[in-house]
Amino acid sequence: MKAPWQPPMVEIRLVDVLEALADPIRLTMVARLSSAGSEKCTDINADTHVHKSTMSHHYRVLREAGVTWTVVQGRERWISLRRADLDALFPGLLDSILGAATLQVQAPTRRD
Amino acid sequence: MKAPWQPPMVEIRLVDVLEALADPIRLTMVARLSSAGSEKCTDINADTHVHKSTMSHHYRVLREAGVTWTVVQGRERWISLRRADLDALFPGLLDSILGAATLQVQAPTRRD
DNA sequence: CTAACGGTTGGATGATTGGCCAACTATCCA
DNA sequence: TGGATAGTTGGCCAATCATCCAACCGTTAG
Repeated sequence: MKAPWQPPMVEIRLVDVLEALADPIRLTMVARLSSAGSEKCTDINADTHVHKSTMSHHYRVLREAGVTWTVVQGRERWISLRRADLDALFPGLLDSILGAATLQVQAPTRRD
Repeated sequence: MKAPWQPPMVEIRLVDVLEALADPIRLTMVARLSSAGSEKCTDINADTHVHKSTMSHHYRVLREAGVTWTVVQGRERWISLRRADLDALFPGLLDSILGAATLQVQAPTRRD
């Protein structure tokens, strides 16, 4: 099976990473992955009410930004954080974001 | 003069901060502010080719996300980073982002 | 071989964004 | 009082985004 495109470490851009993380759903996904280590799409999707194609879209955004790494195994996709790459490129970034994310309730995020 | 709206510390949301920083122009502004300490709009705008109303838009995004603090002084607006607030809420976040931002050339950010 | 499974893709839609321009507000100076 | 200065606001536009649905594709199980 053709592996989905994911950027080499050198091509990971800070702005893209930030943009990928600047979404409640994706931030939750990343927080989840950080404790789970690696999960397949169904599991990540399990707790949400979101359509699977929407989730697929979010998988892609994270993957193409260089935040996650996807491995195809049979008919499943295993997704994990690119911790080593991200830590090397942006030391402390992931830790501080994850720390803040778990601290801050994932409540309605928009001001009105 | 009526001060522009800026959120109290308690209302600052991680996702909004990330979203505010997930833009090349705004990221550059924040990097600049971090070394300058405090600047008025004209100075921040000085090096850019961007229309002043566009910059005004970016000032607002940063301000309403809680990233910057704006003080009106006469007919000028002095903008600074809300370092203390952000550091207290999201320890290490600003440092790691600024570190990464200055390291990474502000080159074209989009993959094609 | 065929059906079910896991996930992606394409299309449609409504909301949001970033950009510019012109007009406006508020302040200061002469 | 009448500019000039500093920045915001509203209108508009093109581009992007998140979401859903339906159709699809590759893999495994019966």
